[in-house]
Amino acid sequence: MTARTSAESTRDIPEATVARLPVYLRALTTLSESGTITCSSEDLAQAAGVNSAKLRKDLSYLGSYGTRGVGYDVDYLRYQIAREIGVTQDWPVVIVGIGNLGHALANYSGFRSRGFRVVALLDADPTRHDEVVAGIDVRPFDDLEQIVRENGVAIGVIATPAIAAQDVADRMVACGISSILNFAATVLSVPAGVDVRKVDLSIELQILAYHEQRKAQVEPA
Amino acid sequence: MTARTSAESTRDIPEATVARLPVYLRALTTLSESGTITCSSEDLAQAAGVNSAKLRKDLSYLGSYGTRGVGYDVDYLRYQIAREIGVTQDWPVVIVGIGNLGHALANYSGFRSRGFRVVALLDADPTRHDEVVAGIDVRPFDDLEQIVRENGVAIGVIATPAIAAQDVADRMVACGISSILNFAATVLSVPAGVDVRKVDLSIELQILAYHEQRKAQVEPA
DNA sequence: CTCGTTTTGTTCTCGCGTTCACAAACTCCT
DNA sequence: AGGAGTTTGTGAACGCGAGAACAAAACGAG
Ligand SMILES: NC(=O)c1ccc[n+]([C@@H]2O[C@H](COP(=O)([O-])OP(=O)(O)OC[C@H]3O[C@@H](n4cnc5c(N)ncnc54)[C@H](O)[C@@H]3O)[C@@H](O)[C@H]2O)c1
Ligand SMILES: NC(=O)c1ccc[n+]([C@@H]2O[C@H](COP(=O)([O-])OP(=O)(O)OC[C@H]3O[C@@H](n4cnc5c(N)ncnc54)[C@H](O)[C@@H]3O)[C@@H](O)[C@H]2O)c1
Repeated sequence: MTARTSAESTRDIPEATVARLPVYLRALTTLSESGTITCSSEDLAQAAGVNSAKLRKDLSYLGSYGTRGVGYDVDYLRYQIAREIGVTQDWPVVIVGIGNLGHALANYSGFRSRGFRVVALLDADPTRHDEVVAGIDVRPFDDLEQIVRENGVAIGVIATPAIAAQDVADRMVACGISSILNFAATVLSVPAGVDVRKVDLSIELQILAYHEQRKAQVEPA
Repeated sequence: MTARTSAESTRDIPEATVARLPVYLRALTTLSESGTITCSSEDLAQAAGVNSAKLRKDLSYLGSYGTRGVGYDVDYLRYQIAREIGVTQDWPVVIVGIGNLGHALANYSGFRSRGFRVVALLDADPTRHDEVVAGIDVRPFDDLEQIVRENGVAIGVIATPAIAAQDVADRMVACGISSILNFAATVLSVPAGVDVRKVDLSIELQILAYHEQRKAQVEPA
């Protein structure tokens, strides 16, 4: 994808590791809340559901934050991972499409507690503009540019029907949004430099169905 | 061709390919609805957002369903992929935890159109048991076993708070459910033979934040 | 101070997934 | 029928990630 040609001091962390860091962060938060001061790689690996060798290797990309013979200081490591991911300050986020799913997302408390702040809810349907969801009032989609500008929004969430998703994405990119989380069941095309991640319930279920079908084929023999 | 010898009828498809088959299926459905009869691997790859070589290799694990010099018959290939995934018939599904997210999932029309049928909505909170969501009435969580038995349910969806998720998973497994889609932000531990997939909004956002942070570091130089 | 114990950080190897490149196979036109 | 053009299916090269294994480092006991 985006080739980072610059001879930068910033070490590049493997994508597979980046995807696991949030899991470690969550496990460390749970440990911290239960009063744990230090933990071994074995403990943390179990809490995160991964192999301990893999955990240590992942952490080694960040630096040497453990103590041999002792383990990791839970709060210290938690801060280091949060800093590496970039969630020590809140990221402003807009959600577009306040239907069934958009309502659930707006009401989701995990946003705020994990480094994100919903600054606006947008919908194209004028009949929704009266509504207030989770203390935030739903505004016209055309307010997007102004909101993005005023709040320095870099991350957008799309929860519209699939047919509208590409248009919404185009508008977001035009406003300067460079990271998109897409819940619509469609492939988005965006210019280089814009990251898109998708969440697709149907795909997950179909993967489960595939494996379920295989189990059923072998079992009754 | 590969005659289905009963001993080794099931070729094993790489996990990475399995994860992409639903994307191809969706792209083929879109093509079919737009009246397209045949398509090349290039066309389909573009619609699915992947490399055409990868697409052809993925399809080659299923068999030889294309015609050289011509391409693929859209409806024929669509049926073959659906059959391989196992979504030519509907899978019964139960959803546990009918809060914000559970409501959205119950109202999601993509379930039925993609090979799944919600047979029950379950919640532990008695005040929810009066409710009817998307034509299905919310029932007590303790009805789980009966519902699973009567409907032959193999797939369960967890949309409860994280603290309850492991208990719900244990109960599901005890009833005979062997595939779980987990929306709660926690690591589930299940016996071998049970598949778990997770959908975690916070993780996706944090991955975006990581890359966003890196962009911001390079840009202003 | 030295030795044994614990646990990290890293090296090495292996397997999987991605991509390239091309022969094989099919259609169409003359 | 034969040749030109098109597109599939796959062998081979390559790079990345997973996991095992171990040396290096810290700590405590005596
Ligand atoms: N509901 C779920 O559980 C679920 C699960 C997985 C995926 N999805 C996907 O998420 C998306 C939303 O699902 P939903 O159930 O909330 O649908 P919905 O129809 O309830 O809500 C869609 C909302 O988007 C708004 N909208 C339409 N076009 C718009 C535009 N151009 N700009 C701004 N807003 C616009 C509509 O006014 C509506 O409020 C769909 O693509 C769906 O496939 C939903
Ligand atoms: N809302 C979102 O957009 C969103 C996004 C990502 C993840 N999640 C996660 O999904 C889960 C549900 O989120 P929500 O916003 O719908 O929460 P919610 O509190 O609105 O709903 C949870 C429901 O689960 C029920 N419940 C609790 N314990 C139960 C048990 N033991 N058995 C059966 N039912 C039980 C509750 O009665 C409630 O109705 C949470 O774990 C949350 O972190 C939600």
